[in-house]
Amino acid sequence: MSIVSYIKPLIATELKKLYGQDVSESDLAINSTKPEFEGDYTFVLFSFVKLLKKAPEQLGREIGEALVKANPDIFSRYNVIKGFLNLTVTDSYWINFLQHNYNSSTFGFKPANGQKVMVEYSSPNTNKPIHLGHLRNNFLGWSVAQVLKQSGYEIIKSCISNDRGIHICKSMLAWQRFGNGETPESTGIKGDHFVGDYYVKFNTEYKKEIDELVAGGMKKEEAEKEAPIMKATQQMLLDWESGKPDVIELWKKMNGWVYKGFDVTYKRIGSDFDKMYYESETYLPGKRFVEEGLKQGAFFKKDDGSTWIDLTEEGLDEKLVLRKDGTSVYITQDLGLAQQKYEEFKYDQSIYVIADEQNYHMKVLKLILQKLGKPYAGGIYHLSYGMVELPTGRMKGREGTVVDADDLIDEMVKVAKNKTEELGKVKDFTETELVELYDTIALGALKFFLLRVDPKKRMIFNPEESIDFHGFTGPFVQYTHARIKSILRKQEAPAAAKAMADKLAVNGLLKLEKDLIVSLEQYPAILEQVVVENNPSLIAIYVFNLAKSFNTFYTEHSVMNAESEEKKQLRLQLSAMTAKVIALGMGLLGIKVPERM
RNA sequence: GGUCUCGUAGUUCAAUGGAUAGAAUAGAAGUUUCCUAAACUUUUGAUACAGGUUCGAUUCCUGUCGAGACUACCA
Repeated sequence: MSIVSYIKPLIATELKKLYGQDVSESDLAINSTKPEFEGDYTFVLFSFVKLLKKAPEQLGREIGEALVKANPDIFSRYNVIKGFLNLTVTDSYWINFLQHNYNSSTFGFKPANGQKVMVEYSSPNTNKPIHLGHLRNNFLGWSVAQVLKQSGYEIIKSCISNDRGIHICKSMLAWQRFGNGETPESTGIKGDHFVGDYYVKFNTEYKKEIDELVAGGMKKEEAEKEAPIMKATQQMLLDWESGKPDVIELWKKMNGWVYKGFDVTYKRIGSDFDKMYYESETYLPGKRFVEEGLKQGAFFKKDDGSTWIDLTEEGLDEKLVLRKDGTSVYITQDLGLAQQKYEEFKYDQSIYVIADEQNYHMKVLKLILQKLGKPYAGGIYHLSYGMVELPTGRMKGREGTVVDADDLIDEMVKVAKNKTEELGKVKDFTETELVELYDTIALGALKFFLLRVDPKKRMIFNPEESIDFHGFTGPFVQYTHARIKSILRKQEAPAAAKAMADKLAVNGLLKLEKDLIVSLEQYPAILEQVVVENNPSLIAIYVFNLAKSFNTFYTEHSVMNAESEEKKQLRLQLSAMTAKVIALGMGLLGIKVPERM
């Protein structure tokens, strides 16, 4: 149990004893004491000043006095400044905490709670390669799932592959017309990039045709509809839906190329899934779902044959769920998929990691399911994240400003390699070890960069900043870990450490030592907050501050040449636990930490 | 037009209604006979604007200005 949740009932007890006041723990504001004041934790008194009709200073003194008296093993002293009661926790408490946890590899883990959570993330389209925006999604989804897993939830990671539709047909048609039988194998181009190139090719040809039609006097909107290549693509979609063998064969072949390419990237960035869904398999159940809802009276048909749901009561419009020709729209397959997921996994919660441009869509999805009285509707949660933008603005495919994931990672690896060679600290590494290290650093930098920002907020990706390995970055934290490991390798006999450290004088903690322990102690509480907010950026911020705290300690105090053997052992424990927590925290972000770098 | 989100140092990000608004980076000045200087120390610099609620507002409310997303029988 964290110290804060330990302190709260103690304060509640004193309030009851002193003033006969019942308070719930959620009404107690406990903060870390600001560094410029003496103390570890601060109880904010203002809300009780009015309630108890006492001056803040007096109130603080009375409560502080009583707390220290009743819990001498927890609190060593207190002070009151204005309406703030600053409490100092005893060194023995902190040392005791360190002794019990420094060697634990499950620090911050929680036992199973019986809840099942589905996390859908990544969700690519099979007409183009993974880009920067997908990376934020992938890192975020994976991390949230991992934190939940360590917090006692049973996790099913899922991915819906958007593998059908007009956009897929575009690259198919372009390849059919301009591909000359080329393949990823024959050209040596990674499958997803290969297909993506034909998607681009389609758009240039399409634009060419539109320009020609406009030059011939046609209006632009009309030209967009009338362009022969677009007509042919629409025909291809119809052929696909009717199962025309050669179209299906082409579709399978090209999607196969894409998946092969995705596999490489997913493996590299560490994305994995327990369950794959394919839109080509979920769009039909979606239609059946709507037909059933129609029978129940939740949906209605308009004269033209299209099917709708009325959400005006909920403050929204009427929403189309089936076209007049009976084909499904975007929301249709999501309805079917939600049902399918629930039937298969009976989840308690279903998290959708999807960009915030789809807030409206997800709101509608949940509303419809609620309106239909689906038992799983309440468990649907849209983890809405902000889009990644470049300093020049939003990424636009048409303008070629999309940052490709594979290219970006390659670039990061190059920078990691150059920097590492420049510093020359790992000259004895084998080629395999070096390749692994460059990958660890490159992906560490990239993941940290994308995860350090609050997911809800849109963020700007500055390529120059992202390759900086100083300051608030993944490599900074990795470096701190490597440094600690270097100390620990010098340790003679770890087994002897505990006995020696036990002998430490109770009040033997120096400020920087204590700062580190206090920081370490907060880790489990941070994780709880991450679960509540679905916000892994808290881990990035935490782990960075922890590393900074260690670096400050490290420059000021020697571990191996400590003033006494006891101090040395204590600092070894402190170092070991810091390395452990850094590794655990970074692990939750999907980032590896090297032994040396 | 309607709905929603966002405006914090030059830049990128923090701050359950709490103390003198934190970091990083960029700028300035320092620290290697000593465990990895991808480090550490010092320093310059910000709440878009105007009201309101409150003991206390970056945070809550209203308005103005600015940015973005959504509002498709596209996905």
